[in-house]
Amino acid sequence: MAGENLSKGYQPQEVEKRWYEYWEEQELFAAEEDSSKRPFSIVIPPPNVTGVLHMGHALNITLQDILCRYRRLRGDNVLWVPGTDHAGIATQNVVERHLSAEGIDRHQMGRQQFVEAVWEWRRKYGSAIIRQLKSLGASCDWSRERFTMDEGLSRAVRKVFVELYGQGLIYRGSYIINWCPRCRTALAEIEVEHEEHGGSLYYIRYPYVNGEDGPVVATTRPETMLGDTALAIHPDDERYKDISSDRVILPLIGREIPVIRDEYVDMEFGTGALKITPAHDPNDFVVGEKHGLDRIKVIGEDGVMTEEAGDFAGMDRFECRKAVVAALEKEGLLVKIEDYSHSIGHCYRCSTLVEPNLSRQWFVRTGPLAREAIEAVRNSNTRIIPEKWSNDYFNWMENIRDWCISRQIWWGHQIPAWTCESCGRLIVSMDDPSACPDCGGTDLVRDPDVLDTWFSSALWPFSTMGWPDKTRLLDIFYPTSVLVTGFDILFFWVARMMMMGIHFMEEVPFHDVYVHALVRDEDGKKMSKSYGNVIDPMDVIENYGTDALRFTLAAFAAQGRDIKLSEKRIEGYRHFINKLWNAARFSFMNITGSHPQFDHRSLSLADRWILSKLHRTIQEVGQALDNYHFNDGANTLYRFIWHEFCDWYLEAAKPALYGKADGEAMNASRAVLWRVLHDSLIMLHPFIPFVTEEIWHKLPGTSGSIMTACFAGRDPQYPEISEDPEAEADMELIMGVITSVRNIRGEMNISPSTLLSVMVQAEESRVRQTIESHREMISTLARLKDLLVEEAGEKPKGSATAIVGDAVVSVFLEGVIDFTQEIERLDKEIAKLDKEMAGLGKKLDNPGFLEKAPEEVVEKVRSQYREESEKLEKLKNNREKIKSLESVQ
RNA sequence: GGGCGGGUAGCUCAGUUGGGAGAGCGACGGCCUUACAAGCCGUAGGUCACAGGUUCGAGCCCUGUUCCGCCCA
Repeated sequence: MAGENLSKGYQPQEVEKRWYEYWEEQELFAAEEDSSKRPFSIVIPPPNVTGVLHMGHALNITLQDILCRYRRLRGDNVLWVPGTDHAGIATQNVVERHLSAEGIDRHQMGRQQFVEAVWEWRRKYGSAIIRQLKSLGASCDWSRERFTMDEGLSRAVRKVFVELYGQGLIYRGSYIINWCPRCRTALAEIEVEHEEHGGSLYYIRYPYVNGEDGPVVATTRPETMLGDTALAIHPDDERYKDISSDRVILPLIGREIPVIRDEYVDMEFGTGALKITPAHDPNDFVVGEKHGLDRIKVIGEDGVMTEEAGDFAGMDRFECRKAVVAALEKEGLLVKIEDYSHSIGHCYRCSTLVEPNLSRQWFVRTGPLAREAIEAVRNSNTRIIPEKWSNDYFNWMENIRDWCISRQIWWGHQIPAWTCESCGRLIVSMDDPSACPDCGGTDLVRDPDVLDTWFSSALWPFSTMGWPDKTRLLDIFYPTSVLVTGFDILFFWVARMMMMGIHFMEEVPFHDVYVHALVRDEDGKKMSKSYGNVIDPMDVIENYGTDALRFTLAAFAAQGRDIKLSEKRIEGYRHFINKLWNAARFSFMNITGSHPQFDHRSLSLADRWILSKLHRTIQEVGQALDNYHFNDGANTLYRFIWHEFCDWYLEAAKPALYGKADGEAMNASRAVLWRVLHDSLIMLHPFIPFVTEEIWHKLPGTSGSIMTACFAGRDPQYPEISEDPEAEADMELIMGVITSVRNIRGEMNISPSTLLSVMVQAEESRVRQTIESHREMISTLARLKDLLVEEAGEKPKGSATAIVGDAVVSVFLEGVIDFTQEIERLDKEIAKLDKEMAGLGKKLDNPGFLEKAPEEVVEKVRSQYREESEKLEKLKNNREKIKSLESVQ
């Protein structure tokens, strides 16, 4: 019984959905809680619940899925935990926008109702990204899907907050923080993106109290001067050595402020005099604290000037800047304006200009946590791959600042802190308190702020496994095996998971962190909606199939290099999927239903050769995946399937398969064909799960899902295979002869339909024998009508020749040969050889090389030189012969 | 300003302890050869950014220059 017939081209759309449903039904993604298998675990970087899938996700998910599927084939107990995070600011923004389209303001509806509306929104749209992950083929254990706002994770968040507070690692304080006037919330340091902007540098004179001209300061934000509480100069600055007063008048406000001396001031910048605004600049804040200066807040939380701004109160911050400049000019205190380019902070969620602002917030004291997190990477408890990212990690961790974790929004984990209105006591507790433990007062007011989303995602590796409960899952799967993520959240997320994991679990959250590249467009630009260069993975999947997308991403996922993606590339790899499909189609036409296993004794050269190559491929792919060299794995498979299996083996096996040899040879080839296809499908499955599952089910002799197979070469029920250097060498000789004939055919413009006569002459009898016993293969693949094998001797007349090792291959071209053309062809070959030999000869003439280079290197060069000079001699002889014939003609 | 990464064929990129410059795509030429024209066969194309150095030998190691990208201040 022959295998099932396949359609001529692969149609992914129909196949993919079917198999994904099948996998889910068969519960093939489920981790086992009771198993003796080696555990392998990954937690997904949770995408935002508001998000839609982009190429970054596609790459991230593909790589994780490759690892998980590979590990299952290797027999591991795999847990891949999926889920989403609540993305506080982003989600609140989305829902707010949605509501305002209906004319509703969140303040009108109130906190409780708004939060309910967000939950409603999540119920409605929150599963979109999950569906998209599934269409990528993600083999997550969906029965364990988590959400950072679900009940269990919320409990984990609360416990962590309460414990850190109890340990003095969380505190509340008034500090300068980054404020987004649009989101109306504080942002952590790393939530601010800096961007270079063209702006102006304003030079403003501050008169002395005695009425004399005072120092001139340079600033890029003149509106903040309204909140100045000092003017600073460097103590060594000669220019200000003999100033007439140490007090100046703040222009426009008229406040008297001191001139202070501090080494913080950069004498080189501007005029060397610096205005100090402790409430609106982080550096000034530090200087102000040191000198005991007032903090006057002139910009409010809505970005509008406060009462402290005097005449400018109520103005928008940008309007105010213009007004201040105009007013200064009017008073003659604006000395000059220069163009000045500097970097300005923007909110990472809405791109609004952030305003450094004085504010009372909650912070995590990161110092002690960071120390342990640094240590864990230093002593390789956690490896960061590629290693270069370790430097960034250390750098950031060593200069870490306290982490502002409070956000002035409604969507998120509300901070479990209450203030007693009677005695002012601050209560932080696991359970909502009903009375003040100090005074017994019951008028307790809860802090309205919520926690930074990253605070909850920092707990992800253990909170998703049931912490704070002691669970089987944590026992088996924590620490996780590897975290796969983009470098853009190395600090946001990875660093914080390290700190929290070590602190609360007393073990690192992951053994390996694999940091992958960014997916860019074909010009290397970051994909962005506003730029319009986004490639939507869902479109790609629809047009080319998931497998094509996945294989492309894997093939380009070289460590440490960004991926430049274009549709053309994906199209190229779709061709590969189709090639595999057709190889399978061909195989099924020739494999019998009984699929016998082969016996090593009855194998042909081509059979032995492809099995040897298969063995190498298995080794290489396994090694590549063990070391996160996804591109190597993908490219090795590509080359093996296309250029070894399809281009050579299938073609070479055709005569045997078509029954042109004996029955034993046919059976052997059928068995080898089955085996190579079988093992290849398993190796390819992690990369391209859908098409491999589809073919697997049509391959005779398989049962169930390919996901339950055993990684190639490891299944004891099939004959063992190994490297076969002899077969590889012999096959190379045969392939060389075939290629040389094809070359002559191509160069001489002889149609493939013309069958040729060829003579091979060789000195070594072994070479003659090898060629003799594979005349069928050579004749078929080189399209010959005659093949003569002889001892070395005179080259036949009227022929074109090529040299393959010891063998001289002559193609009879009586009557057809174009002498000029053949001489040109030989000249080209000779020139190539001359060049190569010149290089080798130079080495051999160099006494230093002969003395100092290792013996085997010298010997290699010598034998090479010998071979090439023999070849050159033969070519030259041929050329002379042709030349003499030509002159006779 | 500080740090990191990169510059290899027309394009995108491999190149694993220093030992004969590779692949894919594209280009060109030839093929409807009974799995695949989403294919088959063949060919061309490179001062490995530049300048020095170490070495018998450098795409690879060192120094400097230059250009591009990213991160941090």
